[in-house]
Amino acid sequence: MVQIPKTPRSVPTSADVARLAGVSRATVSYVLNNTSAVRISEPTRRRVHEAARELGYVPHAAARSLRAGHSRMVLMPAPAFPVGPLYSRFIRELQSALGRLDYTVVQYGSVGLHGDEAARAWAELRPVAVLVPGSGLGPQGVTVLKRSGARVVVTVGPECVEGAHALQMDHSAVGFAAARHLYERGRRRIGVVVPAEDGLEAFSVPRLDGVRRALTGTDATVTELPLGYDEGAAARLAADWRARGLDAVFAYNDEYAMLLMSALQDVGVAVPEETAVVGADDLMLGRLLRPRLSTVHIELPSGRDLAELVDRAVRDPAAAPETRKVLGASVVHRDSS
Amino acid sequence: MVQIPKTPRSVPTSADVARLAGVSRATVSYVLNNTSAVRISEPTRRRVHEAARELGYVPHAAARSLRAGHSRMVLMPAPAFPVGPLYSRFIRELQSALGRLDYTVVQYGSVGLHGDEAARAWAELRPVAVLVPGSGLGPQGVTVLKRSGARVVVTVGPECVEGAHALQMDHSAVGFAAARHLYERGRRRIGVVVPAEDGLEAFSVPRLDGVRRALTGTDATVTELPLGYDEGAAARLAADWRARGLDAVFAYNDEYAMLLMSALQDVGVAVPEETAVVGADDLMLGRLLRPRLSTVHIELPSGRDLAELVDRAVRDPAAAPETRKVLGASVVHRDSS
DNA sequence: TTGAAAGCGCTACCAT
DNA sequence: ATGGTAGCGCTTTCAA
Repeated sequence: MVQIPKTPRSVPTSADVARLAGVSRATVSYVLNNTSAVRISEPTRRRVHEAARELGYVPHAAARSLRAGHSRMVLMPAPAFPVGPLYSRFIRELQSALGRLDYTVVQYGSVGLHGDEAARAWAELRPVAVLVPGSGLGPQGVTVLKRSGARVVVTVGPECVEGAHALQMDHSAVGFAAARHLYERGRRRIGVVVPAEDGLEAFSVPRLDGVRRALTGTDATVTELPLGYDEGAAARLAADWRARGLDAVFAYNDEYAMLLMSALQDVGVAVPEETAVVGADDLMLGRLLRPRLSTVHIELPSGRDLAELVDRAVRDPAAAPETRKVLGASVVHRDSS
Repeated sequence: MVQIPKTPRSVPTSADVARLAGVSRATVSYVLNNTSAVRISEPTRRRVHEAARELGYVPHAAARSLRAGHSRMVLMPAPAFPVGPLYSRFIRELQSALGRLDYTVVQYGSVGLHGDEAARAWAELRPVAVLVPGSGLGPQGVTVLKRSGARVVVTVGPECVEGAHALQMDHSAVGFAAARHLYERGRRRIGVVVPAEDGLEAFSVPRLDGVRRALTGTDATVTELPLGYDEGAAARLAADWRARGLDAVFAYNDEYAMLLMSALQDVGVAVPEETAVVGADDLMLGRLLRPRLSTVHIELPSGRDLAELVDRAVRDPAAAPETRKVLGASVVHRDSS
């Protein structure tokens, strides 16, 4: 039996429910929130529930948290760059784990906002916790958030920020692992693809640095190779490949690696004989190309872990911000290196 | 010069700003909101701004919208399934366009919530508009949202729902285009991959239906092929491929297509001679495999368009919900078909 | 067991 | 040009 609404003039409030049930607003609140400190008679409870259902009453979250003085909203800025399957799985896990802990997880679309301006916008929502992926939040931003009542600020990315917890994903470990692998296999002139696309610097720069760090003090050279994510750019890069004399390339991730490897093969560069190729992220598709793509498998922390960190920190905001290094990077050796 | 906060006991309110500036809360409100109806003297304005800056004052969005009786929040449930680059670009575009129209876009992590339960949770936030991707919102849900003040509900996906605007992405067009293409190229025994993964039915079922629709009344047959997204499953499917006697397969999307095509090649099935393969989404990576993957290029509406639809509907909620069919599907013929 | 009322932070009237 | 103040919807004392 479908309820036909009788053209509701306006949004029903708890006062409307109270009126319809013939009780006070206080009683409505008690019943609807199962307040344990107060006993309400069974008939009254039923009348209240009935009235609420009939009116289609839905409590007003803003009013509630205004009154309570705090919310259970966990805010994450929505990443401005395209995210891979790894990261999006992490987000979903996190949302689900926080949801089970009774937090409301919200991704805020911070489009054109930058730095402190963005932090201010987030602060207006008075979230109890803010999880910031990538870089772009400064100490000022943390201060703004904390001052507006955020009990926890966690950065999830390459950097640490004063005053905030950090789930530090040190992407230099990815480059490091790739470079070590290539060096051990006898490669000495190593190219590193750096995506030309905006918004990826937070990852590409550390990955490049990791390569440099791994090869410092050795006889190997590192060459930076900017590359846009399209076939034309890859073809251009491949065209004068031999002139560069590189015997290996770490290609930022599997997608760029596949793009470049394919372009290299098109111009007759033998992979891995002439040039070894290593990607990162261990995508399913990397196994399908021939030669099968060597890659750096990345282990992200579980969303559950971060959810627990957040919950603990919310309950004890006095505790010192902890920095946890979380990012396993291990080479999966296949045929392209 | 960095501001050192003097251990703020609690979150500063407009009353604190007023006190510090030596004016009333009303004046603070006027100044900070540039209220044009009221003239405030320049010295006063400066004092207020100064005080706000010094305290690190950030307005309380919930209080503001409680008072205003409405918000400019546009809420989208965060999709529960992994989204591809196409869709995530659409979301980013949309967020940015709505941001320019001065809406606050928020993705709500509706984890374990289903149907009307989810709609209730969204309604608690009193968004001015709700954009629901995928399926899963019923007419009841629309009613709940509208009753709690949502002026616009738009479904973005395969289905239409009574009372809601619809950006109808009819995925059957994708299957239809693929099937027509295969039929025209002389294929008659056509397999259709249906992902085994949960949450994709909203797309996979219409795509399959589209194939069926395209081939109704012809001499072609359609065979449903469940497939999990991993190499083992693909290998098992490929193992007894010849026994099925299929001469073509539409593989849901490029990723499944690449997976299957690769497995087919591993067992010696010639593509496209023996079996043609068509994917969908026109991913960059599909061009890299050999043979190059034929695919269905999908044209999503621009985020700007949807943003404008939303804005128009918010301003005139009386207007009848419009259903707009938006999903261009055109075959890109490469070498695998 | 239930009701009256204060007050969370903010803005928009109406005074002055 | 500025201030006083009511009230948005809700919860939670305190009283009855």
